[in-house]
Amino acid sequence: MQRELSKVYDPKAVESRIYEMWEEGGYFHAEREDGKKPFTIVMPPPNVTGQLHMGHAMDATLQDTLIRFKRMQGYNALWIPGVDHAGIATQIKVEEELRKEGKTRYDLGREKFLEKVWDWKHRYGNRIVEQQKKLGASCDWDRARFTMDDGCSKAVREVFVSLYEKGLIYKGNRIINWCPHCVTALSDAEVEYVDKPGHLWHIRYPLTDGSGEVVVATTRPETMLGDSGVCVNPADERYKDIVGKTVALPLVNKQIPIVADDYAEMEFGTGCVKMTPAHDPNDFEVGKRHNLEVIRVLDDNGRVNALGGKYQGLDRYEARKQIVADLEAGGYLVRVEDYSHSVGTCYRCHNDVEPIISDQWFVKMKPLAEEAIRVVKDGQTKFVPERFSKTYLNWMENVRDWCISRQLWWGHQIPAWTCADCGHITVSREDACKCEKCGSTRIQRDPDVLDTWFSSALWPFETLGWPEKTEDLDYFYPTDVLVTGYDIIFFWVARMIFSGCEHTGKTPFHTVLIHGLVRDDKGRKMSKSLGNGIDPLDMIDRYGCDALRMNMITGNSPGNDMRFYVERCEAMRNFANKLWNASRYVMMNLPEDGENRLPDRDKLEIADKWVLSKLNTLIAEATENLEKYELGIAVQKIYDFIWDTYCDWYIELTKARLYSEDPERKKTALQVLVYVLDQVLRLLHPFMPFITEEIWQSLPHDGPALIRASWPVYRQELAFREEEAHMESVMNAIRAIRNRRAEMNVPPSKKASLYVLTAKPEVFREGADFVERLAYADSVTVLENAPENLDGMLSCATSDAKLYIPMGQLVDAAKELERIDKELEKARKNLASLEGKLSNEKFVSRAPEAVVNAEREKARKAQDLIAGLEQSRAEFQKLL
RNA sequence: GGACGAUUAGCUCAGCUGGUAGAGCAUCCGCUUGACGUGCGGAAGGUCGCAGGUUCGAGUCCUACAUCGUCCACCA
Repeated sequence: MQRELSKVYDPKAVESRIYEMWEEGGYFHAEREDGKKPFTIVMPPPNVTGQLHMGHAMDATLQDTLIRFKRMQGYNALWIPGVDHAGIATQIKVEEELRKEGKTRYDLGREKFLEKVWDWKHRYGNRIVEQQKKLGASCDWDRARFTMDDGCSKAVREVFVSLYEKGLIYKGNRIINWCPHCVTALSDAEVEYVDKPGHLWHIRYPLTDGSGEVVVATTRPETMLGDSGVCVNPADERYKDIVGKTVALPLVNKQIPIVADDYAEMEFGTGCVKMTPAHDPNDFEVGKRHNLEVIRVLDDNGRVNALGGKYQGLDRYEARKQIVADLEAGGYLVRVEDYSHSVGTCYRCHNDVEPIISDQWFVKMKPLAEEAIRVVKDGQTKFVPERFSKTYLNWMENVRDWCISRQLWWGHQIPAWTCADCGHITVSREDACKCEKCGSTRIQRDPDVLDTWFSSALWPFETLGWPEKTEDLDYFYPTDVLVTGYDIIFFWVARMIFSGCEHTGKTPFHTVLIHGLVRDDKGRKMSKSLGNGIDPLDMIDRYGCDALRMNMITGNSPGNDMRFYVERCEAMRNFANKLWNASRYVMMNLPEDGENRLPDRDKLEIADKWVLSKLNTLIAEATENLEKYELGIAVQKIYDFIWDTYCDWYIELTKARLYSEDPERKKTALQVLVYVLDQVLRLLHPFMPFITEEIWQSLPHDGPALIRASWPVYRQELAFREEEAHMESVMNAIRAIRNRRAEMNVPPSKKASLYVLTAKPEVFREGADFVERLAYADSVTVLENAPENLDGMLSCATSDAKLYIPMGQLVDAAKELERIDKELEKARKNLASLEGKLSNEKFVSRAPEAVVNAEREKARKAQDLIAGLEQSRAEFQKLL
């Protein structure tokens, strides 16, 4: 920063240079260091296919702020970055590329296709990393990981095999969620339920003995092709006699039994339910109890299969239309009513998922959930805000087995080999070449891959070397804080916790800091389809990274959504500029051999003590807020201190000395200016890393970079309570005068004399220069007695001073009197309420002493103010 | 059906362990005050969703309700 620097801060000229400096200095890198406490954060790995969005910006800003804070506090701070292979998302992306060449993945075959994906990964996988750097992220890039690198693959293999050996992974035919568009199974968490308008079709199923019929209702008539029964409630009098009989399934020409099961609710519809065990989880359960046939009628693409007779090959919705038409033609359709119900959709492609029976791999969750519940209940892992632990526990306590196999090619292939001879499945840490049971070499590896979240669940420890017993793992694990949005608590946080507990014996982090969604200015979710997304990089380009980061943190509290206002970026850009110019002011006056050292105590003047004392309070409070993850509150206080306390007051208070000819006083002021600026840059650095580093580099400083400088600490010897109060008295007087002058429309250029009547004459004599400069006085006289003649005087009062300004014709005594009366009324009301409180015996006896004393002090000040006003009133009265 | 969140100045939101309300933006008035007009000084604007309760004292704690929103479960 040069003295002749521009009046406007230009982030573009600073950010990339500073970031390079940090990288070259190795300041992001952390190594084990005995005796130094580690502080570790693992970054939620963005998808390789990802484009930086506001969610990432929020995530990264919070984490970077925390890690920079801890680094400055002296922790060995490690922030591990990485990228997720994102199974479905990435595969879809590459398949789309292929489609442009008119090819599918099947044209290439598995091996060639995977080569292509790796290619793609190598080409674009770094884009998101480069974008994160633009956010100022101080991650240890040397430790960057990919969920499909060798280490992670090894970890995944180990986890799969060990869970299998413990009986916690099994393969079986269950009803799972199937996405016919992505052509894969999904876990429960990957299904989003959406209320959609539909119909309830009432269909007549005739009894085969000709004695009548039952009417069933369904929202998915096409599934009737797979019906293998009708269910009624055993207590239902209406159907007592037909239980055990059979009905003729229309269109299919087949007899199916009527069974009695509690599952059928008598009140709903006709009380008869058609049973499709292959396409409905409840029906599947009922079917198991009553030995109903399981007939799967949809293929992997959601088309009717060979068991669907004449409907074979029709898409599920096409088949629905056709079947309804045929039922109607055959006289089977009783009626159709509008019916809105929730439909499961795929969280990736948003097409309807089908519940389908399928042979898949599952993780048995109940035993794993136990410990994951305990660590949260015991407080070993805490959610911030606390309420999310309830969300978590509720999910964990009701969790169902996790379907982990995906019918994709891109991902960790399941390490299981099926023997063609004996059917045994060999699950192995090493690639198997023969059946472990019969020794046959005719084995084939399971073609499926694992759910992407299966590998991200291991992220906190696989990135530190697990399953090896590395020193890094020993030192940096368990990690400290995990930062993420509430939308992935189930997908990721929950799974990391039970995985950590199971495989490392430790919960992976002690705190989960949850943030909300960044919405658009109308409160809508930002999305590609709405086109309402705001590009973080665009904001950085226009307002600077620091401004964007501040936008993410100010006025926002953990766990709550926030609306993104470009105006807020602008405001924060202005703040950056303010700080820039304040620094320019300090710099312009800096002697060449300047150093950052506080002057001797006896040289400090009242304003210096005031600002140092205020700074001390700020340090204590902001640190405490940060420790409690109250980032928004902390930054607000720092912001206010810089703008209000430092710029608007302290800098103004130093001007007289800075422009004076007294080198001693000038030096003292400058030293304090530099000291406070340095401290405040440190406090602000975690939030606005670029501008603070840039300025700090130009100030006299110790050490190579602010990023590695120490966090300010409270210094008892710099707490000046008395001087602080005295300075505030003078400031209150200045404010009161400014206020009066503004009311009277007196321009600053019109200076006036000022007379002060006060019980603290020495304070106002010391502060006379300030009053002159900041309250536009050409002279300040501290009076012994009230002025005799108030003709043409403006007056105003604070709790410890009465102020008189001769303003000649501008002043109308009658109006002055009127104004004093108004103020008196206000002051008396205030006093009355205070006295009411103080005369309440219960208040005095029960409220804490400090509170009572504070009220007494307020009352005393109110009395002083009233006395002053009354006196003025009497004096003005004389003029009339 | 269950859980949770929100309801505070015109707008968007802060407000930690209870002590008579704050910011940013917007509005109004004034200002070429030697760092900054991306600025300075000043003003106006709120019975903190509604009704009870606890307490000396409630935006803050408890109960019920209303409106909006989110998540989970169920849905023939």
